Amino acid sequence: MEHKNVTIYDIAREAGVSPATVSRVLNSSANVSSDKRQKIEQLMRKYNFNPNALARGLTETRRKVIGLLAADVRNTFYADLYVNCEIAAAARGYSIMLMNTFGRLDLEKQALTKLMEQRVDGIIHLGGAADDVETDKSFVKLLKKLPPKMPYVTTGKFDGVDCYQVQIDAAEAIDLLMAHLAEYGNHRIALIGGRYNVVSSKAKYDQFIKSMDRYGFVDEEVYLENWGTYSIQGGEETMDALFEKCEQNGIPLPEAVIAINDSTAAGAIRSIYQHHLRIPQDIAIVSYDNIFLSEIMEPRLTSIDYDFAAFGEKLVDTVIEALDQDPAEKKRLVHPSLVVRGSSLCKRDAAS
Amino acid sequence: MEHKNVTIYDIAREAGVSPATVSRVLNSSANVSSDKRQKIEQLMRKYNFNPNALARGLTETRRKVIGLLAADVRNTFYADLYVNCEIAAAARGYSIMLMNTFGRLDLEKQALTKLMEQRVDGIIHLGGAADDVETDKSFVKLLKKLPPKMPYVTTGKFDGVDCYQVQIDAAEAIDLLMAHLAEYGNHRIALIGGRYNVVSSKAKYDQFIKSMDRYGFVDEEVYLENWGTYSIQGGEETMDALFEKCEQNGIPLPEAVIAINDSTAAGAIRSIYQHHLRIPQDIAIVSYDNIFLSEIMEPRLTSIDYDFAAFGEKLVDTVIEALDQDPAEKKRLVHPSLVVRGSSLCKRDAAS
DNA sequence: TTGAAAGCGCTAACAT
DNA sequence: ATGTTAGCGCTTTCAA
Repeated sequence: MEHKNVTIYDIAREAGVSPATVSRVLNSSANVSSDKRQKIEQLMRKYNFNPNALARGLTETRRKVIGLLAADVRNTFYADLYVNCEIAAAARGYSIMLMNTFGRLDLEKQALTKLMEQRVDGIIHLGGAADDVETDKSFVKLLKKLPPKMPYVTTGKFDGVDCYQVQIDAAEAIDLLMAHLAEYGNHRIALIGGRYNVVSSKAKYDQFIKSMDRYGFVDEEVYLENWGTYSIQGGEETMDALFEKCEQNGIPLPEAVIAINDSTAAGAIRSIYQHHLRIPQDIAIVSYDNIFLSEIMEPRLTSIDYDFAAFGEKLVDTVIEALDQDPAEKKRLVHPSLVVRGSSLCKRDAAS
Repeated sequence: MEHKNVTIYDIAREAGVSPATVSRVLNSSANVSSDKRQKIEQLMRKYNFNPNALARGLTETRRKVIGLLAADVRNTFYADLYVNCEIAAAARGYSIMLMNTFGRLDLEKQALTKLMEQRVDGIIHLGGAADDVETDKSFVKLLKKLPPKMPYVTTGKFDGVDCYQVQIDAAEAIDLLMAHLAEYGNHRIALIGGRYNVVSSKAKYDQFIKSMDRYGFVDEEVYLENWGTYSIQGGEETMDALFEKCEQNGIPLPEAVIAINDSTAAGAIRSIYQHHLRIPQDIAIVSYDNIFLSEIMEPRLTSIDYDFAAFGEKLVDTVIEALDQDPAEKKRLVHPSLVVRGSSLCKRDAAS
């Protein structure tokens, strides 16, 4: 025996009113005499009426749902961002529909198509294709087919597509790190980890080189070109390689290392210890992201923090504002801050 | 100027066929002559036709969407489970609609209501109210209102509600740990961390006590009652308290400690080092969950692993089977395995 | 304040 | 193989 959901027609019939009146009560969209209202509300409770969101979405132009494309929420960076987007969305009466893409282009396209079929109001895209320094052509083609009124917001970029951007201020982050390292007397600084074809990593390297120049620090190429990955394992390997390069070229080791993220820093720490050096006395280390790893390592990590709550709010607000009062600003920046911990706290002699 | 989505009517008109025929090629639900099919497919491409999932969901009985209630995906345990549910669901043609509840009962109710409004086919509930040893009455009341045909699956339990359960085999997990510790000659073993009002933790303590009994190990009460939390911080405090209790009661320290999860173990390790003891030589430590923390700690942690892929599959399969071929088994177990690492590798003398 | 009626976009009998 | 038609459950003019 099939279970049938109660509809506004059922309620209307028993209350002796029209379905329209029930709808009005449901949405508080117009005045309804209080006796009818009460009767209707009582019946809704009695029959445990549960409005069909699909039917509503079919008529309403605004679904109050934002689609979110994220590479993989098992990565704490995306998990944090997702959760804070959800919190921000909920506070504004919206829901988030999340799709994991595992950084695979085919799954990203598929997920994007699904979100369109769901008629979400807007889309936030984190990681994956949004990270590519060279935007994939086929993805752009798909993006161009989006309804013009559906705002698309990303933490990366899409060449040739009209979309909104919310990005971490890479220049400000490097400034924070460099000022801190300079204050402690470091002159030989290396940046390690990350892939050159990822927008945010590229931005860090670019800003780093500019900054080294401005401070007049030692700009050995060995310090400036240490691309790698984003994993602990990768961090260890990249740091090992840096040791090797310094030795081979007879260049002194850096006094400080900036890791592209905390995992890379964790790997680098292993490598440094295996080379029988101390942190921060022999080499200071700082990194980006300030995930909980930075609290766990020995010594604890000095790291760039993002204020994910604000980050999530900006992403969601960009979507909603674009919807309500376009045109919103095309690009917004998230301000980073520096959390100083043990891994960088060692004064260098001026003579060094 | 408003953007209108193209519908099957638009396609039908231009192709000179009826909407039904367009629907047929859309769903491959019936034979359509190949010339019409081709014409229709071509027009769909030309106009970038994107079927409205809401309209489809309104008529179809099966939405192919499973709702997932999870406490917080920033917790790697839930993130892992969620992602693996999504992978399993996708492989079976389903999607997951995720809602975070932050372990708050009000949000859980709200999320549950939303999922019902979305007319999801079934619901998986992780953590939160499902973890309560004493199921919350008001939540049960809400659960009872679910359509009888909507399967409800949980990793915990709900007293007085007809639902499916997929749980880790607590007895098997304890067996694995105890056999391992026994093999290395440990006799004095303590269990630490976790809250007594959480189903899975309670199960671990119960099984632990039974097992201690069976092995004839030293069952000082001090070893058996060390409730705490699930955080690193909490692990440190609980372990500190255990040291204190042993000293006050003149009871020897345990040779091995089982932590309720890896975070608790991480905290306990800090505490042990602060008491100037060695791991595993003075105290061995093992734990549950095998999240990446267990790879990072020094020494690396021996930990119970769950095979999240299989776990996710079981959860999803339970929903789908209940839908397709009820009644499915009401309760399924997930088999844990043991990953042995440095934290427990030290033979005790028989004399100890 | 309330009701009648026309959609929203699609599916699924039922005819042909 | 294809078209006609009646919904699915709700919102929203337009009248009254």
